[in-house]
Amino acid sequence: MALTIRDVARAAGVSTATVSRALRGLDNVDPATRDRVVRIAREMKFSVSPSASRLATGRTGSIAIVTPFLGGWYFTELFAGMEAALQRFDVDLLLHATGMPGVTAHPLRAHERVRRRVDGVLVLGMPLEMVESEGLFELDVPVVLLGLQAPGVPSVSIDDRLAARMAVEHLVERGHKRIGLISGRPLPTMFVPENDRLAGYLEVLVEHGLSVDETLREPGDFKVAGGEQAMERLLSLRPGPTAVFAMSDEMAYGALRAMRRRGVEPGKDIAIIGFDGHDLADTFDLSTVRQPVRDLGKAAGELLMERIAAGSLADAEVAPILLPTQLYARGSTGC
Amino acid sequence: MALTIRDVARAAGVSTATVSRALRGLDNVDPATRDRVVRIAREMKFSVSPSASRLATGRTGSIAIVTPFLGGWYFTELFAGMEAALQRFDVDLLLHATGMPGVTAHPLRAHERVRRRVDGVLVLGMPLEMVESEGLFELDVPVVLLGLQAPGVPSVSIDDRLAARMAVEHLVERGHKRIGLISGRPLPTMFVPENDRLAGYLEVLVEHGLSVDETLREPGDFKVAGGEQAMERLLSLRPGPTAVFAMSDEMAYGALRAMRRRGVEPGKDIAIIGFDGHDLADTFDLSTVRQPVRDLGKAAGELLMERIAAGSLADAEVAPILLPTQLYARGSTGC
DNA sequence: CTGAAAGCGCTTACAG
DNA sequence: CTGAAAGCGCTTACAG
Repeated sequence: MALTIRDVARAAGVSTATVSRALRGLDNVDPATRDRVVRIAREMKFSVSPSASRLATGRTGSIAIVTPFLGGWYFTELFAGMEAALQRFDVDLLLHATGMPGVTAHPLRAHERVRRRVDGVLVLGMPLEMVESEGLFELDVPVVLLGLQAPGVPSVSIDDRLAARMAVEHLVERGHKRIGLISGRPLPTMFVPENDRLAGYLEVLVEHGLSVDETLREPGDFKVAGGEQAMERLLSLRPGPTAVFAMSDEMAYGALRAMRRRGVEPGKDIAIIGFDGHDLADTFDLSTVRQPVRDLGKAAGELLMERIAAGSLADAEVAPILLPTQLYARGSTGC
Repeated sequence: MALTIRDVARAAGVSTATVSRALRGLDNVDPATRDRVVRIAREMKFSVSPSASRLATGRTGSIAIVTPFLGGWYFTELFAGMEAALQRFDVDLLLHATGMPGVTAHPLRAHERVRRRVDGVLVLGMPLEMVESEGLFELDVPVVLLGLQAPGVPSVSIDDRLAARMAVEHLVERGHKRIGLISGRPLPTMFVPENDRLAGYLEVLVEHGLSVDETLREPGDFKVAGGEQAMERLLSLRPGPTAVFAMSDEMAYGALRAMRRRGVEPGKDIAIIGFDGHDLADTFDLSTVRQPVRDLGKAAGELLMERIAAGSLADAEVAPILLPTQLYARGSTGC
């Protein structure tokens, strides 16, 4: 049915070995021959069989993204960045959603799903325990962590502790002393970034001699509705917070809504700052700490391809890559 | 390095043919033999080489999603639905973003990228012209369209014309006579769904004897900021609209914001209805027409697998699959 | 610079 | 129910 390299070889009057070399642009081919073969192949609309070439070389030409959460703004941005990085490598990008342990886990472990199918794995937003339980380290291919660091594993992330500090320090500078927190899951959690953000929050409070009050911390599940409910609980406290740090912009949107409904004016009655640099933050005049999500994706994609190219060499030096975050002060903190 | 089927055959004292059959659960194997082979393979942690098996069978075990837009709520929902549908088929899911023609097109046509790598293609939100220019119909594999219909091509979508009618009829029922429109791109566009929604909008106006006023139509680029600007232009009209239909919820959020800033109360001074059934619509008390995006993804995934299984048979009957939409009346239209 | 030939690891008629 | 053997379509030492 489909043409093979033999058809091209016959048409060009050369061996299949020469066609193979010519088509891949290897340099041990006479330029004239190469050009002719390439031209003929194109005329015949020949294209190589990936399966055959993969079997012959032992490389899959694919990488996988493995992640518990598929959707949302964060994933989308990340993905766009990865696409940009991967474009020039001509690798297939496999997507595998694991689901959350205990919630909607995938029937197969990621290990089973990607084994022998990929040359490397990008692990997104997964706690280390999960990376292990999904068997990702048992794969004999490079793994790059995205969104958190772990000793000895290549990773691309932000410094969550530092980023949280930026947010809370901003609130302290605006004169606040009772600063509430809307987290994702209830703390502490298996997710490192959230714990790190909590650590940053606590550090700043302590450094400024502010009292640490556990009742001022509410989980919001990283959703708008969750943020709204969390803020409602905070608003009903006596005394309540005068400022709130939400661990995501989307939760902050919910919080803004809860405030408005109670007639509490953001940035005036109560200050609120989000986290992410989500598209709508500007629209809602929400202060936030921006993380360069797209760049994270790009850097992770590049790092993974680098590790794949390096093979088993250079396994020693794996300095984590940390990308900078940035404070955006807006109306919601009175700016 | 990695184990082959020969290793398993040797260990089990059978031929590679029997191992191959046993591992795939074919029925022409003695149950006792099968169980033993399977057990031994598991003990050895053997797993089949996809490349070899693909080369031998001629099937790739992969499908591609090809789409101009990667991100956002719509894509995410769709993807979740597709994952659900595809889970039981054990196919690899390749992602290919084409970029928009004339904006950020991909250097390679989708045709080049997925050729010989997939057994089928899911085309998401692409105008037919683009499907053609990307060479997707030249692929010798089944193609399923997601988000629009085309004669003779299997597809899964909503009835955009009808859905738009729901929105506009709701506004008419609430007594509105000057109804504005916030579209995505300037109309008419190469994107069928938008044109269909425009058609539905116009139909309702005409049926109710309302005047059709082109100045009441503004593009908003399917973004919050675009919706905001579009609404600002509409608000400065004299006489302006008393109600507005936005072709996406996200544009409607922007519109809400423009209204609030001008002191125009949604649902009271001016009614507004969105489109999508986005997560936040409820939070913002936005009326909308919900489309079942996740179900669209699921249905499309299933349809594609069905077409692949059918092979070149049954090419005749390709009834488009249409999923229902639903009106949600909320405060933004005075409900 | 080029080709003949072996090999990558499976699957599948075919024969028994 | 089982096996020997050919074949899937490439790539890659090896020899020249």
